[in-house]
Amino acid sequence: MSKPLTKNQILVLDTLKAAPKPQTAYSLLEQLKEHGLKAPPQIYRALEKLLTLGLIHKLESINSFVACQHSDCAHQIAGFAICDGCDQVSEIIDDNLESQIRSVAKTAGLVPKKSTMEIHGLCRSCKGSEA
Amino acid sequence: MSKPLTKNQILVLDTLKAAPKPQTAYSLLEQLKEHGLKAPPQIYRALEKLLTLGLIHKLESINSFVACQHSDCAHQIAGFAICDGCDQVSEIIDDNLESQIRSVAKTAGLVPKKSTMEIHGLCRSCKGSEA
DNA sequence: CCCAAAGTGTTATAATATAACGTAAACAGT
DNA sequence: ACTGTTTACGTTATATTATAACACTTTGGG
Repeated sequence: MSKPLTKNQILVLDTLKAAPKPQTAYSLLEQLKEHGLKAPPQIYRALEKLLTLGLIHKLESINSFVACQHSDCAHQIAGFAICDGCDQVSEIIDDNLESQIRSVAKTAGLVPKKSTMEIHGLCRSCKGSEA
Repeated sequence: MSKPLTKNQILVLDTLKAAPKPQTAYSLLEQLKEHGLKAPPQIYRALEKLLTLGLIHKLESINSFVACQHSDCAHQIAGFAICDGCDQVSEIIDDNLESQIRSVAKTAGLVPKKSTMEIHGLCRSCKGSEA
């Protein structure tokens, strides 16, 4: 019995799903002004909710948000490969990643709750077209 | 033959080394006002340089900076375990982490350049004293 | 029906980061 | 030493990202 998303949450989620690359809160706001949204908190609230639902992810290293690329990955642990050339992002689910995270956490004596892994570089296409 | 650090770079680095937990740029500025620093760019410039030298790390998920905990961090690849209770951070060098990152990057077809892994949770001490 | 929880719209402001300008110091090559 | 180049400096102003606070509305359970 999960509650349906609200209008603003749907607007934000749909915009992220349709976007070819990560969006900042303010770029979302810009796009959603035609739908009546006017102020940052409206965006940030929707984003926060979508994050807790696991429907989107925040890329901390670029202050941007992406729709989850896996239908229901609410609690999976993902890595993100970010191309600095074209901003394309791949969300990678790797079986070893979770155990890797547990290993690092254990070394530090930390009970892990939330984690991010973000890899920056150049995708094949951008690598090929370097100056 | 590495160039010596400049005055501002040393001030920022020393402050980070002495700090018990990650510092934001503005908290560094606050502390360094007594040494004559006055404006954000002075801090951000020093931070940027120290980052490229591998002497400090940025924790993207909390917009904060820490001194590298390993004498000569040629290790551009580290994992960070961050306690949300007391803000203590452990920098973990794990041999598997680099190969893990390469693996994720390869899956995405990305040539990796820079990466971050940040794990949030509670350290033993904070876990024990939960309400 | 009533209450509590969650969401809304709004204004204002906090926190983080960079642009742009002119000057000065460091340094390599002649 | 002189030049040009690179790097750093100090400064003012501004851009970008994110939240506080308030009053109101919607939602859904008991």
